[in-house]
Parts: sequence; structure tokens; C-alpha cells
Amino acid sequence: MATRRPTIRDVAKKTGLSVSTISLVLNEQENVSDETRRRVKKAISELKYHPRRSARGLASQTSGNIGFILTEDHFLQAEPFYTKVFLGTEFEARRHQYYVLLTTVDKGRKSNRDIPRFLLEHNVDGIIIAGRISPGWIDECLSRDLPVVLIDFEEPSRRVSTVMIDNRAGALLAVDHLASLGHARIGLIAGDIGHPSIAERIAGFAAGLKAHGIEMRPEWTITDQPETGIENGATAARKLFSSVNGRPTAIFAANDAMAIGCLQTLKELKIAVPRDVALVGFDDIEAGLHVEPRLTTIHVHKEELGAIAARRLVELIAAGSPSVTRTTAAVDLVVRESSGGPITVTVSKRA
Amino acid sequence: MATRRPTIRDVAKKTGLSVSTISLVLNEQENVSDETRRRVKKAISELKYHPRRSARGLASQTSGNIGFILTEDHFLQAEPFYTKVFLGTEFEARRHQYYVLLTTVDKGRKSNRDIPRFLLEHNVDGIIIAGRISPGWIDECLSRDLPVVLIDFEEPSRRVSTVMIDNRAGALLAVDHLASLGHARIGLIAGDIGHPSIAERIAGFAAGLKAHGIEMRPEWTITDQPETGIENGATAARKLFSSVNGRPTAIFAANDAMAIGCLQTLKELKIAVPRDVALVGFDDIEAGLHVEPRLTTIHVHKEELGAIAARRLVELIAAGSPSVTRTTAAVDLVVRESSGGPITVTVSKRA
DNA sequence: TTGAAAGCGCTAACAT
DNA sequence: ATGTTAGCGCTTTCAA
Repeated sequence: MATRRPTIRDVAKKTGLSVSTISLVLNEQENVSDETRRRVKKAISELKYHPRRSARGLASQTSGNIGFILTEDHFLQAEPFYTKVFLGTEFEARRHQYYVLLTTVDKGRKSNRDIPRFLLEHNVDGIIIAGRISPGWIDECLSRDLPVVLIDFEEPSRRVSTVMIDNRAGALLAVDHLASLGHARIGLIAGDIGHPSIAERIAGFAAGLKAHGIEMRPEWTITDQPETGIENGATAARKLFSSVNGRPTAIFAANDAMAIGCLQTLKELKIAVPRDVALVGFDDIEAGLHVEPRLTTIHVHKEELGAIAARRLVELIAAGSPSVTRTTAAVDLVVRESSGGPITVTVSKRA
Repeated sequence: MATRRPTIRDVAKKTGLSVSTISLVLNEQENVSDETRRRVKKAISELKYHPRRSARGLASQTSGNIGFILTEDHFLQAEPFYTKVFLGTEFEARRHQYYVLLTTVDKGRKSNRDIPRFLLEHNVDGIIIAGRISPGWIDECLSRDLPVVLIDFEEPSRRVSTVMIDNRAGALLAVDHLASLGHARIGLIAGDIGHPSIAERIAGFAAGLKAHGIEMRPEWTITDQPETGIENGATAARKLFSSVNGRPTAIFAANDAMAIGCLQTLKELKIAVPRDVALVGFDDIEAGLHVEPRLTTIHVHKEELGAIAARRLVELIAAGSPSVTRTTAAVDLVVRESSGGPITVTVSKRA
């Protein structure tokens, strides 16, 4: 007899029980006597039996997979922000016995051609979408009755769960830090204000200034950039420091990429950081550690974002009903040289 | 009638053909008349029918998945080297209609506790293992009759396909570059010589020196480091420059991490790079772009490594027989400031 | 070239 | 608490 992998029937035979009883044990159901459960588990481990995913899938109409959707540009960027988010999801999903299938989609409007194969093949039980994306993709998932969780993006017109960075708290932390260092002339490099996270950071910044009784001066508030990249930060900084109405002594950039661009411009302009201008970013990307001076920033727990989303999605799948939650992930202030403060880490309260 | 997703039977009914004929068309079999094929495809697209992966899986005993195994330390490091390799695999696998399931395992000897679930559940048709790993894991896969492809690691005692970086060519490129700049006193920071890739780089370095008639001086050849991290590079550099027998004018570090560590030490010792000492690394990691001066290095096409492995694995799965191949991925010299050469990129010949 | 029919290995009513 | 049985939606002989 060829060595065939054992099936549930082998376990049934060995224990003298029926397949359905074995199945009950496999699925951790309640209505099984302790004695029976023990016997079954013993037989399972003796036979080295493991149920096959595809058989379970066909019978139960579940795949055991979670789909993770990323736009191509997020996927391909050098900075591993979303990669870390993905890893967080992967790790947490595994704890819940799910596999994660990763795929990328067009940045723009969906072309029907490349609907993720896992949607067509019914090969996922739920979807996580990370980062800004065309709402068409959200609808695509929703229309298939799949639970969806967004990460770092929201679309108010769609009823869908989301996991957001605590952008507002982060911006407040940044302003508090600068204010505590004595700064009262604080500029903002906002970037693309159409992005939900950026918008929240701007709001938090404004609220922070207000709380400290600091005026928000329009000429120090650069909100006209179409993107949030390094170049946008550099351009914004040039604008800001060409102002004739005096200069800010500190700048909050709505993300690290723009902060780094700003730093480049300041170097060109021979404006010393942090001596002449203190600088704080947001995100805590790797590159911020390699610039000179190193960047003070708001740390985002990227893996945690992914893990939270996985947990939410698993809950949604288990519930079977499409409840909508909004979870905010806490952030920390990380003080490095660019702000001129004493080097420490302030842990924010859990959101 | 509730909207139920169409099955193969619906297609059969609609065309008046049998399920098995539809199946033949689905699987691109030959023995179907063109007319029938046309009709079936028409019906399929009209019904928006898509076969479900789990049904196919159960019937055909295939999963449509590829397993990607990484050790935990590779997985968690900040530098996205293996992440990029994974992405290359993911992308290429998708082209071949495979999904990729990622998992991590212990660095050390395998504990039976956490055998990747996809192995137990028969949920992969083949395995890619990236980076140095305990041979036990290779055996674990092989013993389950699964095709395996290694990336950036080999284990001569195991008959298994592998995709290697062209380490030797890269080291030669590095030496050629330094020699062409007039250096005749070239040191080596080797790191952990037990690693297959590092060993090849050392061999290539030695061959390069020989080809240029340059002596390989033991006191400039640091091979006693247990790892290949930044600290090891720093330590090795301290050793190298404490030598009483004069100093090298150039150094080849067997990877960028050690090159960066070396750079740190040189800064401490007030040795200017590239003025006093030229420095070349290997790998082209992100951090090399952020050090001052930026690192001249050997570029490794990380995504390509992953893609090649995916292609090999798909071939192995299709073949059904366990042939063994060894593929070498070409590398490029990337000249930046740390070597003092004119800034260019030399593309190596395809290996 | 096409069809009939027997599984693949589970789950989930339903019955006992 | 446990057993019986009918699928889940495909692939794959084997026959026609």
C-alpha cells in the first residue's frame, strides 16, 4: 500500500467514531464528550492527520484566505511603509489561521481586466485595502459581499471599516513639542490636503497652535502641493522661506518625505537645522534616520496598523454581518536632532 | 431565486454540453473542437463564470499556491532586501496564476511545533526558501515531495535547485573598479565566511587581485567576524587600520552593511573616504544611499532573484520531476562617491 | 470529440 | 453526544 496521507475517514476508522464526530473535534465544537475528544485528538496526532484546506474550503465555502490589496505605486516605493503594514497583517492573520494573499491594482480607475484573481476565484473570505485607492475597488469588494477593512484611508461615502493612524494626536504631539522648546513661529508644510490622513494632520496642527495661543500665518502654511513626496517638501520650503514677512523658527511637515525635502532646501539656503529652524516630520520612515540632522518625527506603528486591520477583518468574517468600525492607532513622538530638543521618546496615550 | 454564483454545471446547461467538456475548455485541453470551445467561452463570459479555487483544488489535488519561507530575522530586518525578493516572487507567481503564501520560521533548528501550516494542510504546490536557513527546513519540504527552490543560499549536501547572486562576478567588478582607479593596496572585510554568498565574494575578490597582479595581504584581510552586520564591519575596520604594516588605500566589504560599519570607523579615525581610502560594498541596500559619502557598491537585482525562483519553481511543478538547476543572477557595479571614481553604472554581462 | 459517473476530503443538516 | 448522508464544484478516468 502506497503511503497515502490520512484523511478524516482514517481517523474515524481508527477511533471507531463517525467522520462527523471527527469534524466536530476538528472545528472545536462544544457538543463532544471530553473522553471522545481526547481519543480523537490522540488518533489525529498518531496518524499525523491534518485536514486539507481545499477540502474544508469546498465543503464550508470558505477559503481561509485574506486578500490584501495595495496600489502599484505604494507597492513599489522604496520606503517600506506599506510593506511593514502588510507584514503586520500577515503575522496577525497567521495567528488566526488565515493566509494572506497579496495583490496590487492600478492606482487609477479600475480596469475590469485586472480584477484581483482571488476575487474572481472566490479565494478570500475578506479584504484589507491599504492606502489611498480609487473607491471603485472598494465597491468591487463590497459588491461581492466580502468584509472589507481599509488602512490609512477612508471614504466617508462608503460604509466600510477602517483603521486610521491617530493623525490628530500626532500633530498635537508635534506642536506641543515645538511649543515646549519655545517656538511661537511655526510653519506648516501640508502636501496633498486631499488625502484623509494629511487633512487630519493639518487639523491637528491648527488645533495645537490654537491650544498654545499661537497664530497660524497663511504665508507659513503651504497647502498647495499636489503630492506628498520629497520634491513637494523641497518646493514648499522654498515658497515658505521666500516669504517677505519674516520666517518661522520651526516647521511641521505633514510627513517625513516632505520634511526631508524641506531639509534639502534649507541646506541649499544655508539655513541651519535645528539652530535656525526646528523641523518635525510624521511617519518615522527609515530615511529619516539617515538624514543629517536626523529627523524628529511622529512614529507610526506600521505593523500594528496591519495587525489591527487583520483582527478587525477576522471579527467581521466571524460575525457574518457587515458592521462598521473605525479604529485609531496610537502614535509616539520621537525626538532626534532636527528639532533641537532633548533626545527622548514620548509615548502617547493609547487612542 | 437568490443570486447564486454560477458553477460549471450552469455553463454545461447553457451550452447543452457536459460538465467534463467545459472542464476540458477551462483547462486548455487540446481535444475539443474549435466550435465547441468558442461556444463554451462565450457562455462562460456571459455567465461571468469563474471556477472556484477550492473546488479545483480538491478535485485535482493542487492548491495553486506557492509557499515562501523566510527566517524570522530576515523577515524582520529594517533593510527590505528579502522583502524585495518576496515581491519579485509574488509578481512573477501571479503571472503564472499562482498565489504566494508567506511564512517565517525559526532561525535555528526547527521545532516541530511550528511547521508552516501550509505544509501540514497541503496548501502549497511548491516552496521557495530565501536566505540562509537551517537545512532541516529544506529536508522538511523535500520529505513531503514538494519542489523546492532556494534563493541566495545553497546546501551542497541537499539536491535542490537554487538561485544565486553572481557573487564572483560582482567581486571581480569591484576589484576591477578599484584597480582601474590605481589602487594596488586593497583590503577585504569579509564577515561571516560560512555564508555561501560571502564565501563566493571572497573567492571572487582573491581571483580579482590575482588577475591584477595584486598581492592579498593577510593583515588586510579580515575574515574573523561571526556575522555580516554593521557592527562587524566597524570592528573589522578597527582591526584593519590598527595594523602596523601600513594601510590599504582601498577596501572591499563583502556587503553594504559591513561597508557602512567600516565607514563609521573610518570617520572616527579621521580617515577620509574616498580621499584616504576608497570603499566598495556589495548588495546595494537602501542605506548605502543615505550615508556620506554615498556607497559605491555591487547592485543586486533583488526582485529579479525572487522572480527567477518563481519561474524555476513553476517549471518544477509542471514537470513533476525533481530536476536540479542552479541559476545565477547578474549584478551591476554602481559607482557613487565612496570609491572616488567617476560616477557611472557599469552593467555586467548576463550571467 | 464528447458524455457519464465516480470521486477528491471535508462540512452540515438531520436523525438517532 | 454521536451517526448518516447529501452535497460543495470541480477533475478525471472510462465509455461511447
